[in-house]
Amino acid sequence: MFQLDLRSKKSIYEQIVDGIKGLIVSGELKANDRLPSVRDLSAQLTVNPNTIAKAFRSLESQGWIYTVSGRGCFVSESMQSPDAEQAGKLYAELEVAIRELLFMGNGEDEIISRIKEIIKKGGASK
Amino acid sequence: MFQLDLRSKKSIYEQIVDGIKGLIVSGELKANDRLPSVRDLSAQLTVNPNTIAKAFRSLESQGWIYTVSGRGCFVSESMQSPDAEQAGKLYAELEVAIRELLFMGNGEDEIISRIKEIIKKGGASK
Amino acid sequence: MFQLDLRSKKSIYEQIVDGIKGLIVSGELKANDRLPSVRDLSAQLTVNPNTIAKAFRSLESQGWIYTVSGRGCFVSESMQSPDAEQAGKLYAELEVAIRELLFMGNGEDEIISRIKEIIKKGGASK
Amino acid sequence: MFQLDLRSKKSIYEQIVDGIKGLIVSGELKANDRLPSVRDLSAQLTVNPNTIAKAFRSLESQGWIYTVSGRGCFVSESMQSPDAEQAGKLYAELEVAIRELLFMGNGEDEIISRIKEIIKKGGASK
DNA sequence: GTGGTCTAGACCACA
DNA sequence: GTGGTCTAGACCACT
Repeated sequence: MFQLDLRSKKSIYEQIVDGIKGLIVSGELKANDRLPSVRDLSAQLTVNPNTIAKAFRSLESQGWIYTVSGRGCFVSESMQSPDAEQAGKLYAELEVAIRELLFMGNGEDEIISRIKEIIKKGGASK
Repeated sequence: MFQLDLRSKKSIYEQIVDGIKGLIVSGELKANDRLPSVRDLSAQLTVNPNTIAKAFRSLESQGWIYTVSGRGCFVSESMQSPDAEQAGKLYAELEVAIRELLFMGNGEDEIISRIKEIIKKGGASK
Repeated sequence: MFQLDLRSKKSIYEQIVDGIKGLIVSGELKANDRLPSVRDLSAQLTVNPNTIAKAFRSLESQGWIYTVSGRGCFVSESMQSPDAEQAGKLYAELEVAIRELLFMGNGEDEIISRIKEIIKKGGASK
Repeated sequence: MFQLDLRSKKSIYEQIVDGIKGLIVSGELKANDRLPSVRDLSAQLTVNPNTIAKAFRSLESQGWIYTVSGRGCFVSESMQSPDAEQAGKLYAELEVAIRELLFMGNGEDEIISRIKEIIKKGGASK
């Protein structure tokens, strides 16, 4: 599924959140697919069930998944609300990273071409 | 200079690190400029001096600034090494953020146009 | 009839309880009307019969319906007892919700006008 | 501060959430007031610190409080965003409660007059 | 079987 | 001192 890096600065539950977002965004998990159960993921990643549950709650509150109690957690159809605030944060992140790349001497053209590649890949995997 | 957000999830010292990186990247601080002293910044931001010192240590270890003991901290000429690894991380960040924006329903064209804006702004302020 | 929301935090049986209360309160189900059988509702809502039965038991214990064994469940003539205690709870709920609306910046006039609308709708559908 | 009811159907952390909302809404806790620390409340209510922390996180994600790490939790100036969705939920709650009151035989006029009282009280405590 | 809640007790980073 | 994270293990309601 995805790997945890126990030495990372990111907390475990955040790695799980980002990992699952990645699976959704890349299309490996599709809308209404069922996520592995808390207990299963817990065993698979050798992480405490509470930690998994925390990650799931975080994903739910951000609108990525929904919970049907007694049945499991499922991938949302798409982000429930376009959420301009969240998009703003992402654009801010982009800005910081791009400026840093520019400062490090990366050419504008190279950056743009790599970004276009990313966008194409993203489109293809849908 | 830059704003601190005490409520942010980012720790204060990280915000200072990123803030100073921002000043350098945007050209407000140029190579070999002297940074404000720990004491001054501490007073200006109303933050504990230890926190400032920690931020400076972090910037130094990442190669953004260098310390001349007894004189202060100065902006490095440029990133000491082209550091392909760091660039790779930044591109990876870009990829994650862009894919997330796409998944949230943002149009490819809008993303690219906003990125071009960012790049233009970065170039102009140098 | 009414909609179930599997994703809701409310449990299914509570949604059914509230849904049926709604039908009674709005006048769609009148005193001594027969409720659909557990089996029918179960099929209609694609929900486990035990869940329906649990909802019916809950409604009966609150005095909204009565059971004639072998014949089915029927809507009570009216709430069996004026039940000042229950009314008190409802007023307390109202108070909490209204104060929260006020705190969120909703105007007093808007709140009152919306409440008057609710009351009118309730009266009209009877 | 407020009382917990261990026999209540509401979970402990929800009671804490609602209790603190109540203190804020009634004006006992004002904007930028500091909440008791997790550990203090934990001792005061004889509840596990994790449970308090969960309540605080919930309040934060709903915009009622903000956290300054290392310093404590503080009351937000007012709801950060008017959040139409949340208001809609509250109006729906109002509707359910009012319809039930009507059905129980409470007069329209009495309901409205009691609601106006509530609103007046709410205004006075600000 | 599922997720949700709660306790007890530990360690960490930040200020 | 603060909140944040994590583990271990328990019980509960719902399906």
